[in-house]
Amino acid sequence: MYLGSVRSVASGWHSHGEALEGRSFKPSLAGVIQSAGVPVNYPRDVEVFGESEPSKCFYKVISGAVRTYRILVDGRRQIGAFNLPGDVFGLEIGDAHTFSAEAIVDSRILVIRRSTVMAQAESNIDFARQVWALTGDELKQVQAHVLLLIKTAKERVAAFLLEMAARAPGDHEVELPMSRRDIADYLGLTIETVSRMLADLERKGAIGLPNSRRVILRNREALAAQGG
Amino acid sequence: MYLGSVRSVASGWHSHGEALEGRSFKPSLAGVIQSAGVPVNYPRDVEVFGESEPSKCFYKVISGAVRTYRILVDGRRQIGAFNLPGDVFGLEIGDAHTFSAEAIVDSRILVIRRSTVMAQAESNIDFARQVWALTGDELKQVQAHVLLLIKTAKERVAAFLLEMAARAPGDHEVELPMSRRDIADYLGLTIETVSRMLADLERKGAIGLPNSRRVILRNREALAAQGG
DNA sequence: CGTTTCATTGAGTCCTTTCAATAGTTGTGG
DNA sequence: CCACAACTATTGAAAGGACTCAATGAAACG
Repeated sequence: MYLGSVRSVASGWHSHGEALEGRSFKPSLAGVIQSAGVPVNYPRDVEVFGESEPSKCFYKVISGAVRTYRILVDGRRQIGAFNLPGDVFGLEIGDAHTFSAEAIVDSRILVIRRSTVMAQAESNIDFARQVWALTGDELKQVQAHVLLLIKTAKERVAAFLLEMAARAPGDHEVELPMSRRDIADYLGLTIETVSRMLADLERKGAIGLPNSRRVILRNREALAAQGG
Repeated sequence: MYLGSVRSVASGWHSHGEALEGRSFKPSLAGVIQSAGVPVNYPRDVEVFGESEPSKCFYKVISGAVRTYRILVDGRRQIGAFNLPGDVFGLEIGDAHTFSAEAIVDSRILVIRRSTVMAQAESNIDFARQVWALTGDELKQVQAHVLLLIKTAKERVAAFLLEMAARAPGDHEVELPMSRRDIADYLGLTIETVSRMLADLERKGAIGLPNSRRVILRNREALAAQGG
């Protein structure tokens, strides 16, 4: 496993966490992640962890983007999630990862030792509850993914854009970090279909496509109304 | 909410649980569910709880089968899971249910007060861990569902049958408690397509269909090889 | 035993994929 | 800085798959 340029000194992060805000004996999960996490740079397309590897760490995206995925027996790739800044990923209940994870673009990721958090959860029930809530968030996200996959191609692409827009900083414009192949493997479509649906949505005035990675949301209602 | 014929006396269940097996001060989750749960009968098609209702209880199937589902804005119904004997469902992290639940056939369901379990989890970290693991099991199940939905119609039906067979008592024969509509809404297909794929699989000798609810698995390999 | 619901089957349509070609982008080395 | 190579995205045409509409058959219910 290539770790990119590891920086074991959590430089510049102490001041951001909640750990130093008077909660030293009952630290919040977010505080521990910030203070006990080590920021690591992962270049584009570099693996963060592999499926069925022992789950020694979990991760929080500082900047960039990460895809979690599985390769199926027939060679297809299923992307389970796109992780954007602020997202936690790789938190397993069992001892092994159930997905692989790769940086989509050059990314900075906080790496947290699982044992550090689990030890804290042993003695602090509120802390344990927050860890449980993280799993719950992931569950909701996967359930939303299921909802995507029962829709038509146009609906999937439209819903995908709305999902990305909701998570992106800007409100009516999105910079997609991932390729058409990534989007296709997330939506269970081919890249050609994704491309065509985007072109259709642009033709209908629902979106603008200044370039292939940038999307301007011109008409959210049209998108929400399943791209029709 | 119709509760079926409520039996507030947990008749006959005390002897089955782990609660009386010498763990009274560190009870297991399974033990508490058995001893603190109240068995309730839910007739066919009766609602167990509704989406966005306050989540006061969760449930464990004793006998029968339960579907959890959502109705989408366009009227479509998405079935999130089929819960069979032994399955726990309705356990939420937040205060409201995110799905509705209905008995598929006359069912007997153990109803457990959420507060009972949460109180126990407050003081017993191992217990809390078991509750977390339940959410983790559900997460894995939904991720498996995502994998189903990116496949072709024949693959979905074949994988569905294998999933049901793996959870059913008998090894090469399954009694499906749910209708074709339920299966279709679970797989994101139409009932006609489900029916056709089943007929195809029977024609190819992968399965037998003595009647519409009973499936004999004749060739698991053919099913695993995406029904083809 | 009739009525109602559920499941199957058929024919045609529409949608998505596949295969193929073109266009655009990025990055590299001359 | 340009030219070329490699990759990524778009577009077109044809084939295949799933859906819709419609009719028939089977099972469950009163």
